[in-house]
Amino acid sequence: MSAVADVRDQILALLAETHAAGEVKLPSERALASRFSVSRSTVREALRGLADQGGIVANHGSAWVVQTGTKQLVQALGLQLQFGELTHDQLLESRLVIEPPVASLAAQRRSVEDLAELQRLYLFMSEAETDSEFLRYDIAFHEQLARCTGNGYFVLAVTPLLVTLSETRQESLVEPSRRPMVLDEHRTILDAIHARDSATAGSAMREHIGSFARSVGLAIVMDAVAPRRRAAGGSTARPRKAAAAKRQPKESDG
Amino acid sequence: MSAVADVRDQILALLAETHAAGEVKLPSERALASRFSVSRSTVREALRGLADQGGIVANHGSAWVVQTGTKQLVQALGLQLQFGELTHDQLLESRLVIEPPVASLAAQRRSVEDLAELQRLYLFMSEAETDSEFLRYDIAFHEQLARCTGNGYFVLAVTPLLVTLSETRQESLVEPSRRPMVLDEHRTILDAIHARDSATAGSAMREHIGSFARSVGLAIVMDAVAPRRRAAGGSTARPRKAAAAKRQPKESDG
DNA sequence: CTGCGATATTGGACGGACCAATTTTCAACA
DNA sequence: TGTTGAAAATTGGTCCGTCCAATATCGCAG
Repeated sequence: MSAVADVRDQILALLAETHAAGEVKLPSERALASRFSVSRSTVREALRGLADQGGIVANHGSAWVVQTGTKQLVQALGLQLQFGELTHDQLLESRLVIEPPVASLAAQRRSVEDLAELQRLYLFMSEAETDSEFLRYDIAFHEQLARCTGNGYFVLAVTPLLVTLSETRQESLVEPSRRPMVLDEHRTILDAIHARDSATAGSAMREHIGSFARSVGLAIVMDAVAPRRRAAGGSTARPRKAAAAKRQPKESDG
Repeated sequence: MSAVADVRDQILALLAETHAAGEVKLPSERALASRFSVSRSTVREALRGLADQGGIVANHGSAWVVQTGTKQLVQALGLQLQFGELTHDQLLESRLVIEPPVASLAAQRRSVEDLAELQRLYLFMSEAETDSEFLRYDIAFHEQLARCTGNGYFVLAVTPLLVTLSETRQESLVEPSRRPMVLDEHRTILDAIHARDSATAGSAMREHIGSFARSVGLAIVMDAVAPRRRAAGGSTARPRKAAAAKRQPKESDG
């Protein structure tokens, strides 16, 4: 194993101990280098790696401290999105799978503070002057919705999708009629969240994403991703209309 | 902004261009250092950061190349789980949201090769001698299922969940009765995929995850994440029984 | 005891050096 | 002419020492 990877694991192990003991500060880079018998450069690279994985953060003049955050993780996902072979259709399909149930959960679990933040973002959105400002609050709204679930993974899973799709979304907002429509759809979702109506929240989100898909001309098979309860009996196939999107051969995974 | 973060972004931008042009190799560290007017150390830290975010990989003697993969992403998520705010319950809940629709899509879109791979993994699983071997093929089965959708993002979103939960799963497999049960559940899913029965595939996956949740004693509100179709009309509230899971106050995000 | 300045510590960045793995070059050879 | 294989150039991996800037700590004056 390479030295930096080795040091990375050792730091990780050290971190596991100290963090369990309530300590969040790491020894200095020089101390770590001495302890692991490597150069400070190597230690720094290992720390940088950990930092960009979202586990620790540097404080100039002070020490590295444990501070988990989703930003780097979202960035990492964004990297995959950028260099992977994902199309906008696929990203949108992913949203269609994840966001409706997220909206449902949000309706059930949102705190009053969550709701207030959601309303605040809706207000800002309605008062936005520029398209980019509108878009920013739009993304923030969806992100906050994920936060309402109390499950950080949904924020993690949804945010990169929103951000990566944002260019496309900006184009979609060029249509003058689109903006009030988006606002109206968000209003419907917001009301459902307010009423803790999880079913309506889910279906409203579904329609919202579908509406967006149509406006940007993406071909999403809406029905494909919303399985009804199993039809009683039917043990054999029910092929539907053979949507079967295009498939690339086989991608290997590093 | 710090120099390394700055360089990181510039490399990212450079990567966006070259990668779009079909190039996967980066200029040498020395060339990058010269181009950006920084030291090689700085470039290396930036590269290390990108590498640990999963976008590029180093080849000793050759150049850094773009190579997307889920490994680092899994590692990063593990960090969040270890030090951060993600619990096993939340990860499992995330699986409950994502995997059933993924199974449904897989049933619709799987190619014959996909199916063959799925069957192969099932076979290996049934013949596994050790628990860890069984577990490995179990994870591979779920991962392949995501691959069947043809949407890479599902692989991205599901794999870290599977791997991170794997320790817990290994514990769950200690129960002697659990293994044939898992095998049986996978069989049901596999049959549905084979028959292109998307509805059954989804519900079978749902039950599979629920079964797992029970076996490890995780409290998942199964009903919470499966919104039915909206009851016609109802514009006002339908509060349900106010599930409202526990929420922590407000987490700040680094 | 308090406030503030000097000092020590820490992360940030630099540049050079050497090694090891790989690629490229090119001359000797068939 | 085409091939092979050794030498040279290139590239990442690691180490060292140096300087700077931000922060923390200490100690003295009030």
